[in-house]
Amino acid sequence: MTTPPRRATRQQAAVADMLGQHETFRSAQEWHALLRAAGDPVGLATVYRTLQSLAEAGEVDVLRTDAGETLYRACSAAHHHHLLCRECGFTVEVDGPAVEAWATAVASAHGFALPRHTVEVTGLCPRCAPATSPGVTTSPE
Amino acid sequence: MTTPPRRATRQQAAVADMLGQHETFRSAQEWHALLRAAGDPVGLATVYRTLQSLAEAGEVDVLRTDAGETLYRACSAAHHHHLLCRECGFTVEVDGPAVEAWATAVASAHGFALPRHTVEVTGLCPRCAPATSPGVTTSPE
DNA sequence: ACTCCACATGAGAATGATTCTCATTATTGG
DNA sequence: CCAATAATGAGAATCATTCTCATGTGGAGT
Ligand SMILES: [Zn+2]
Ligand SMILES: [Zn+2]
Ligand SMILES: [Zn+2]
Ligand SMILES: [Zn+2]
Repeated sequence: MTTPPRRATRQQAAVADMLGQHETFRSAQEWHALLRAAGDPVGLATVYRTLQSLAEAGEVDVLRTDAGETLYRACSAAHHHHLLCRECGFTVEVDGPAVEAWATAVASAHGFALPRHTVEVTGLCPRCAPATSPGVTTSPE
Repeated sequence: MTTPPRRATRQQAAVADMLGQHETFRSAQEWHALLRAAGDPVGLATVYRTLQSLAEAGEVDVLRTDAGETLYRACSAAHHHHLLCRECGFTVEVDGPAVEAWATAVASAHGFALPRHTVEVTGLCPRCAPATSPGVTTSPE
């Protein structure tokens, strides 16, 4: 139970700041590139380490793309799920009381203990969605 | 469109057979090991290739562990979700009409197009769950 | 303000799952 | 059976992430 001490460093602040300025999910490498571009460079290993501790502290949410990349985003502390744009990473936090109840019910109905769940919804956000003009697909999947 | 021709091979049959004999999610490497152990060896690259085509054909379901491994399992064709044991990989297929509706509603409420969703529930199956004796935690998290 | 030193950093090596390469083998139509 | 060509598999290559360890630094104590 000994929460290891943590020191305040310029690098950790830079990562936290950058996270706070975007509402999109980004990979560690992308955050690293953003920091470098912003003239506030942080070593890649440190970006990974910082994102991980923030994740453990519940200050960022983590998800994995189909391609296997891990994405991070500053999120509110309360339990919630995401509606994520597959094109640009723009994300909206959503809650789903019905889903929570369903997950718990399903688990206990089958005798599973310590249930946990993953729920993500993806799509194309209004900015990235193809124009509603019929037949004209701007960006085929 | 031109569906590329596909030849029947001993290796592909072996993989399909092995998949049919288990109701658990396993990684490509684990399926490979099982095949080798069963005296029906298949090259690792071929196991990967076969699992991928089966996945594209909708005959196996795919999911990624927190550790980043990709797991495969023979599944029914209809859309469904999983209740998965974190300990042994035992899996039950479940459906959730309420969840389907919720996902669609959430997406359109925010103007997201082409919605898609991921829903997985994990826990400890009856065989792997610690005895119900109060206070005695056999396997702390 | 100065020292000390445990923790933090970062460049580069290591890891490990997955994919790619390409020489060899095997399926299938004729 | 033969030829055409898809499939296989051993090993190399890829690539995100993690590890190593020499060096830097926050901050408590003085
Ligand atoms: Zn978008
Ligand atoms: Zn939830
Ligand atoms: Zn189990
Ligand atoms: Zn569904």
